[in-house]
Amino acid sequence: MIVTSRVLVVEPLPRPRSTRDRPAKPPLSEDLILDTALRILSEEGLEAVTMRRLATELDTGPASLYVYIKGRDELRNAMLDRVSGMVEIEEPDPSRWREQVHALCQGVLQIMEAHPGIAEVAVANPPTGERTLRFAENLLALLRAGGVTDQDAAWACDILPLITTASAVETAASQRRGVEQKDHEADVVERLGQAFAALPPGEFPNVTALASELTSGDGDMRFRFAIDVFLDGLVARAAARA
Amino acid sequence: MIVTSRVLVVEPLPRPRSTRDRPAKPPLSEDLILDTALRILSEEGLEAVTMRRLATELDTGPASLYVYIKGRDELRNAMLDRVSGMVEIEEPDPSRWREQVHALCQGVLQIMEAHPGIAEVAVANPPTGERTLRFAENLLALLRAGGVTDQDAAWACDILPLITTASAVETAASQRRGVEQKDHEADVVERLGQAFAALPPGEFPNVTALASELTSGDGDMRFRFAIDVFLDGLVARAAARA
DNA sequence: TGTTCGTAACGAACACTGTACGTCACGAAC
DNA sequence: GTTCGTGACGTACAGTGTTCGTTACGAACA
Repeated sequence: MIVTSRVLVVEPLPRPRSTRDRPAKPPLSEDLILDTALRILSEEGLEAVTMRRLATELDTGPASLYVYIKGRDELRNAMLDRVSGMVEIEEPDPSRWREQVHALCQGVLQIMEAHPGIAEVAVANPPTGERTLRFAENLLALLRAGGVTDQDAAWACDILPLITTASAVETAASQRRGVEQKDHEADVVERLGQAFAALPPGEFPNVTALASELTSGDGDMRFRFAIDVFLDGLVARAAARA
Repeated sequence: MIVTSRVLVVEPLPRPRSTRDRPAKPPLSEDLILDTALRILSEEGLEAVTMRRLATELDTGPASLYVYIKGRDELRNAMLDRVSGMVEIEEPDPSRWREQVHALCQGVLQIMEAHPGIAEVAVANPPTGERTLRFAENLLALLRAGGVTDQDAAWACDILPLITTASAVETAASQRRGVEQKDHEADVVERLGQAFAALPPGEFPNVTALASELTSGDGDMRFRFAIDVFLDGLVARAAARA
């Protein structure tokens, strides 16, 4: 009796699972892989999206992924492409072009903040897929509607996403740091301002003088400022040319 | 005789190396570690700077590094601090303030391009060391000399480095990609322009129309453009306020 | 209907990574 | 002359991306 039970417990059953003992595991596919990768990304950040973790989540081994994905870098690029396809296009309305540019860029920013870590991928190798093209087309239409020079609009089409993704990286990093240290964001900013003000005024006259300005405003305000100043520059150049 | 020689050859001498058989290995120190780390960085990029590689280069084991450096992230931050300390400060001359801002930012860009990969560290966690403070002080002085509003100058002090480091990441990435594929840069741009022009004009009227503008100019021109437009925006806002 | 055959999936392994632990030897202080 | 603290180190652990050779399944063919 004892022996029997021991055998039953210790020795694994030869074929214990029929084809139905697990919930009808769906077959692998690039879409399925990307879906789960994006889920992990939005829940736990880019660092959590490893080949092994992804495989475990899909109830398989790492090697199986390489049938559909060339490697980690390609996976990340594919994830980025998916994410950047989520931004909503603005139907150009010349009277509102400025606000529309803001909305477009803020859309990108929000999507990237919802997928922490993906922005780093974007700055490292800016995507050149169809989605990105559609975004560029939209941005160009808005800028031209605002009277921006053709050459300026073309190059701005490069710089505005650059500012946006870089901002996304920073906010993502500060969020990540905010999770680590329990301190409230406001306290950190407060202390930073005091530290600026407490610097030797002889060596740092401007930093000490502008301590409060340097620490004022949250991420959204600063981002809006960045886009705003850039647009101001574009219209100023257009006006000067005319 | 034979036995003797065999013993001599096969058996390693008990203390074969006097203190002089290797070139007087200098003692470890944080400075020495950072120096060699920066050397590896500028020669082979950030990915090559691993704890083990660093230890090997210093003729020691990985564990020895942890006496002076808390970990990889702190190492990277320390490297970034060193690198960002290399930028030359501009003695403010109000009549040349604009060109000085350009020079300052381009200095950062060049330093980062000379240390491929360090820009990624900078965007992820913007440094807050004494060097950075000195840079901010310089930038603030120049902007205020240009008549920029205090609040605008303070926030611009955030955005201008952001644009700069993000640009550095992109150029570093394109350089890295340029090493991989033997193709000349011009050919790639050429093909990209043709691809833009060949898009369906119905869906992409602006991209097709501005195909040549979109692909014109090299990295330096585009970077200068970015800074220029931003400064234009700042002065326009200052003029509007007055 | 029975066999073959292509291929998706897999298990295991390789060459790495960053980091932690316990030990050893050397130099200074008592 | 002995002790003791500390920097350096060997080793090991857990985890990474990636590749190789092998299975097993399902469809196409005889």
